[in-house]
Amino acid sequence: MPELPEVENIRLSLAKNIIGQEIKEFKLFWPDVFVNATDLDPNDLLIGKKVESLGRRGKYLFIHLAGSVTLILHFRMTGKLIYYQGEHEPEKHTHAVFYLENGQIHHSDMRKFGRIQLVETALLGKVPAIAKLGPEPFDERFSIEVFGQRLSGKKSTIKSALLDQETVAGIGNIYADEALFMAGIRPERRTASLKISEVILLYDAIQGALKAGIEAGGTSFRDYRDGDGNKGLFQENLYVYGRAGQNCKVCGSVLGKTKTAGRTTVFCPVCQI
DNA sequence: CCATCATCCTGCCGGC
DNA sequence: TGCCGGCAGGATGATG
Repeated sequence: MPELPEVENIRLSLAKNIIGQEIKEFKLFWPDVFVNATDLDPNDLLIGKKVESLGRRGKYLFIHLAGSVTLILHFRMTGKLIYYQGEHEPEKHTHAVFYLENGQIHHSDMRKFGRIQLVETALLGKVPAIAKLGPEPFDERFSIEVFGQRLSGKKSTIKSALLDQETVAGIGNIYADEALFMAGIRPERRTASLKISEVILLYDAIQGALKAGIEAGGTSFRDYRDGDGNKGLFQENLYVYGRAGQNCKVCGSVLGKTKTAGRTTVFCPVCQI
């Protein structure tokens, strides 16, 4: 499921192929995927527009078009956005295709949870889901102090706090479990119970896990592909996610599994306190 | 404020 | 072999 590292890899892999190209045609195969806030025909706003740049905020991908219009994409679980040089036939779960000068961008999503939205670029920050997002994990303004401040007063479990996009943007179930393992903290711990030393460990673990994920090309546990259709490699480096019942890579203990914050959660009963 | 649950959706897997 | 129930989960909104 695309979390920050995966969306960042989609952004980077697409950018090198589509920036500067003009949208010639747009086809929608499953209309529900498109959330049109303006009530205008997407075609009127997309055709003839050039791709200017690609951005990202948390797990949201932005495709900025000339003419001050931006496409917002969220991939949820199984969403994909792949660029094909030249022609490419739509596949079973292809919901939208952007036809460019030299190729096509195919949006597909087996589970149909992902959405595409079109907004005026100037209003991007006003979109509720975007406006609510917490700081970017690698923004210099996201300091250890800021992190501690955002955690303070929370009565939820620390896993729930990490999954909450208002705490920090971009963490999902995979990187939440990985960061908590790296920090040696049990997912079901109450946020308020964390010592300052643990908050610092967790801060470093969040950045460490996300950075490692980005550099490995993301986690292709099952469905994830980047904008070139390639898999990532981080699934080979996971400490806990998807490894319940297997041995901890650090201490050899059998990894435990719980349901925390409504999500499957894997942890090491020895390494995490 | 927080937790839990239903909703959306389809492929996969284990059990029988 | 084939059917079926359960599971996977990000964001949102309802409910307790």
